[in-house]
This record gives sequence, C-alpha cells and structure tokens, in this order.
Amino acid sequence: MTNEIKISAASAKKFNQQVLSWYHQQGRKHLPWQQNKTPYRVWISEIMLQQTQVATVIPYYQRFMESFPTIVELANADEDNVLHHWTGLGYYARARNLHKAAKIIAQQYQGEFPEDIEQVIALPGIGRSTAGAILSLSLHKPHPILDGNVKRVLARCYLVEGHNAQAKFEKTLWPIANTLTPVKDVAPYNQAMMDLGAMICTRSKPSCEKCPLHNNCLAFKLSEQANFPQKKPKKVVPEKSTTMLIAKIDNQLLMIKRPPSGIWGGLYSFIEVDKQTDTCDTLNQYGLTEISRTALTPFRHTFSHFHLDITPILINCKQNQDNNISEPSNIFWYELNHSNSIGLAASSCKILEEINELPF
DNA sequence: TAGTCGTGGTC
DNA sequence: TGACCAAGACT
Repeated sequence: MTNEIKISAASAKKFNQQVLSWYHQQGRKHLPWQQNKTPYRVWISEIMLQQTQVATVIPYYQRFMESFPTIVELANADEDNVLHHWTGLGYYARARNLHKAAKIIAQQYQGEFPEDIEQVIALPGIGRSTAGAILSLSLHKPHPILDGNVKRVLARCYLVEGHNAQAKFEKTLWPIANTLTPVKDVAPYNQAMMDLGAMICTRSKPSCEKCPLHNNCLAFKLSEQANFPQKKPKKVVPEKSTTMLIAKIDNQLLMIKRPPSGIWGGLYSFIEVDKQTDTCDTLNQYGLTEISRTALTPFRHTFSHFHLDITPILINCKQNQDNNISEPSNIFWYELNHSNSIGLAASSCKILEEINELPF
C-alpha cells in the first residue's frame, strides 16, 4: 500500500518557478565542475560527491581533472594511478567503477559519453540519480534527480515518511521528483534543488525563513522539519582488531594489493595478521626474516559500519639467503620519501606519517 | 531488503 | 568527544 502523492500541473509549475527564481539569486554557480560543463567533468564530480562533502571534493577534483583531462586518458590510465588520485577520499569502488566505465565508453562509444539515460545507467557506478544529474546538468536532458538533498526537500514539502536507507521511501519520492522537474531549465532547476538541500533545507536547523518553498512546505506548516526525513534506527557497530606488519628493508616498505571486493578494495596495504598467526611464518612467506622491531602507535579507525583497532608494528627485515620464493605479483615495495602512484587507505597514510618521523 | 562500502566535518 | 552523517551504488 503506497500512499501516492498527487501534484497538479499548476502547483508543479509554481514549485519550480519558485525554485528557479531562488537559484538565480542565491544558487551556487562557481564550483569547479560548474565551469565548462561537459558530461565527463560533471560525471567525475557527481561520483566524487557521492556521500562526500563539497569542500572535501574540490582539491581531489582538481588533481583528478589535471591528470585525466579526458575520458580516453582516464581509460588508458593504470588502475593503481586512478586509485592513487582517490587516496583518502573513501568508497574506493567509486574509483574502480569510474575507470571501468571510462574503458567501456572508450571502446563502445568511441570515447563519447552516451546521451541515452539507460545506456548511462548501465555503466558501472552510475545509478538513476547520478545519470540524471550528468545528463541534465551538462546536456540539459530533462531527467529528474533524487539525491540526499532532493530527498530531504521533497520529504519535508510533502511530508513523506521514511528514511534514506528505505527502498519504499525512494519509491514514493521518484514520481514526485519526476512531476516537479521541468523540461525547460532542467539544469538550473536540478542544481537549485541540490543547493536548496545543501544550503537552506539542511538536515539540522534548516533556514526555513529563507526558503522559497516555505509557504507550501507541509513540514514547515506543522513544525515537523526535524522529523523529516525520519531518522534511521541506529545499530551497534561491531569492534574488530588487527595487527599490521610493516616489513622494512632499507628505504622500502612491503605493501600488498588488496582484493577488489571488501574494505579498501584495490588499494595497497600492509600485511595483516591475527593474534594467532606467527609473524615469523608470515614474513617467511615473503622471503623475509626479522632483524628487529619497533612498536608503532596503536589507533582506532572508524568506518560507517564497524570500528577497527589497528596495532602497527614496524619490522626491520632482511632477505632470506635461500630466497627462491617467486614474489607474488600483488606486492609493492613502497619507497619512503618518493611519490608512489598507488592507492592507499587513510589508515596506511597515518602509519606512513609516523614512520616518516622516526630517526633512521 | 538491508547490509556493505570510507573519510573528514560537525556539533 | 563520540555519534551522526554528506551530491549513492551495488549486492
């Protein structure tokens, strides 16, 4: 049973006129990805902005576009180098999907970003909202978007129950977004809805007095802004722990490329061992023998869904004499004081910072 | 459907 | 200071 919300053509027109008028006066027009808007430039920004704040994205975006100015150059890049540009940004599957999609566009679409929305959605890492944003903002194709900002604005205006993680919440909101999105001026309208959500209709303490929609907003009328969207019920996040071995020879540290799925997929990280594992055996697998060790500072890294207590140990090593072990292809010797074009997790960067301060 | 996937900002 | 969460997609 879905309680469908009906919106007349007249009220939709009034709604988007109010939004557009506000946008022309107050909207954001000077973000890096709003200049020279091409599908490629908007695409990169939309992926980086997923679950990530604008201020965080800006420097990453500029470095990324400088290194990979076109789809074909991105397609031809090494995955490690693409992930290197994502180091510290999180959700690394976004970068791997971006790279995969660039290869598909280069091969199947002659390097030209597809303009059909179903073809865009078929690309890895692009869902309906991101596809709509890319095509509307860069090519003025009349597609609705439904990101966190738009969801919040619409949920308050029309008093839609549910929270972002619920499928039924989205299912109710899509038809509303679709009805309200104009064919003409779709680009400024969609940008305006995101700006409204980001600047006015904020999650906490919204500035309703400045909102162009407050006369029609049901949540405002009922003073229910704080309850829409509803809060997601919180769950206890589990605690996990791990020991990381940082094997060092001269100025080089041993790192291992992680599998594509799971946490830090595709990034390089230090060897992880559990408490039962003998570090001597582990090092031996890589043809190494311990000479000495230094305990580094343990720390907690918190993800959205668990805590990870990390105990890093720096181990000064030497190569085994009878080293006939062929090195696996997924290892990388990280050179201290050099630029290493690989993807690293923030936790690895933290450990590297401490090592760089040690007197060798 | 609800869990997985990161990190830094915010209060 | 720790809990909450930001321009979601994928499984």
